[in-house]
Amino acid sequence: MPLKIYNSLTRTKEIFEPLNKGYVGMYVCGPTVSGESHLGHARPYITFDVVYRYLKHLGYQVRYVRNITDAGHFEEEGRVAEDKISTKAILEKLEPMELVQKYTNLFHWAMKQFNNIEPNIEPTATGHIVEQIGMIEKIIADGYAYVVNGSVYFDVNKYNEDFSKKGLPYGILSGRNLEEQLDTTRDLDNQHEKRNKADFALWKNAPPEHIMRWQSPWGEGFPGWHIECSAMATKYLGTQFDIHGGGMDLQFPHHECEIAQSTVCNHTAPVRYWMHNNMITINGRKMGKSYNNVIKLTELFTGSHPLLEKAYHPMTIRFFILQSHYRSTLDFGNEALQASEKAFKRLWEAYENLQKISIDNIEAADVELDKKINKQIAEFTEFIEDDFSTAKVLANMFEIVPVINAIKNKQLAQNTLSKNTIALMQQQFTLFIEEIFGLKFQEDNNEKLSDILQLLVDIRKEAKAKKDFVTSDKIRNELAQLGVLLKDEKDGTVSWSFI
RNA sequence: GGUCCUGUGGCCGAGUGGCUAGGCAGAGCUCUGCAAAAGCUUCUACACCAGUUCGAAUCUGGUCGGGACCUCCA
Repeated sequence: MPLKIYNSLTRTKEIFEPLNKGYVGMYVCGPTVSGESHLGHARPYITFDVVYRYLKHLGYQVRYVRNITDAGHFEEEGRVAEDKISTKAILEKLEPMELVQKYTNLFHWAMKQFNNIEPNIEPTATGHIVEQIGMIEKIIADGYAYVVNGSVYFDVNKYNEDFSKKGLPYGILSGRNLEEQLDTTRDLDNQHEKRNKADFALWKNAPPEHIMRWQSPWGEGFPGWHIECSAMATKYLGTQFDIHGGGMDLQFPHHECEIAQSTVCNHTAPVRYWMHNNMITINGRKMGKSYNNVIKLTELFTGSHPLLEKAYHPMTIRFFILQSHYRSTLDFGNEALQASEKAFKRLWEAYENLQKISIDNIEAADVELDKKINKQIAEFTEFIEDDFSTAKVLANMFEIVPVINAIKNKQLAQNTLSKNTIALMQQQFTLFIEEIFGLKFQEDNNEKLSDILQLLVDIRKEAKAKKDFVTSDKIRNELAQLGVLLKDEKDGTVSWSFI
């Protein structure tokens, strides 16, 4: 069964074949560290973490590159041409790089909370000014960019004319054509610098008050946003690489510009498979600064936001995201998150129960059920290979959960399933839940706490034996108040979990 | 205005022609000192109208609604 990926470029699901056998190059647009990450940002990084994990599981040697945009882009291109990062830095009375460091650290912390594996290379825009300048020089030399007042602009019209003949028109990714755009692009002041409204900045002349600035052949300035990804992707993944990921909102103009720049520079279209995740919405509206509806990750984890009924654990968010398809919008809501929280807990407990099942029977007592479960397990792979349908894998898992619990609680005969089936379940659940989905249930595994709880459980047991239900209920109820749930198992033992 | 996506039961959300998606919530039952947990059973659905078809949530056309991008954006 080959892996199929929906390619935004062709708008079809394609069988994934890497450029070089056994190796995969993957680039994902990282955060702009001028502020705190919010819930919306969680989506691409979790989505592509699963992609990365799965490719590695398939045995590929993957180089995963995810940039940090620390040079800022324009607030309003052509009008004020201010660097977003330095503007805010003045307000906060911080050095620009201090601000960048602060939010980079916070971002890394959040990624860790989500159990995302770090990329292999995490290049910064400011660390690759030289490469960006080099790329811009090449584009100018080839005649696809021009210099005006210390700024450099990409000549979209010329590019479109020449490369349309080669089947690479400007707009190929986002499915729009240049002529229509020219009519609809908004009027900007400072427009006279550009030959064409659709042209975009490769390098921007820095006004005196601009703090972040670098020397260049065109004077002091700073790079345009789009060029950083092209420069860093080329440097670390080559002139052509396998997968480029990012949010759908980056498709135009960011990714479109990347294609144009890289194609001019490297004489080849840069990316084989473009993958775009959809947005997280709140009341049906995209979460974003401009809509003033963001829930920061720190607020989410602590519950400190008016829209939140409670704090949500990072794993709840991860599970919530995996329960939908990455190309669909996902609507935030307390009810939805609490559903995910409970569902994940239930799945995890069943998973733990599964690992404890130990049986010897070669033959399944219930052949039909045994067969059905084998089919559902086989579908895990089928679904994930179908453009990463994590939601369907989880649905299948939940079909199997009752069977696991029933065997564990002896509501089903111990020999219901065959030894091989149980072994396969144990192996595949571990593979998908932990390795591919990157889920883990974080409990306070404090030994002292466990001993104390065990003591309370023992006291309660003695009280129950004496039919002193007042005492036994007191222990159970008050522990519940403290967030510890006691469960009387069928075999007489008592287990607990943290709510 | 242009390009594109979307409308599924109380909530979230799979699903592209015929098969129970799944989770949470609700109802009933079993187990239990009681409860919880667990298991079993169960209710609520495909925006609207027309068409194609033996058959449509799924395809086509239209109507209405929501959204994204066209400007920084995950």
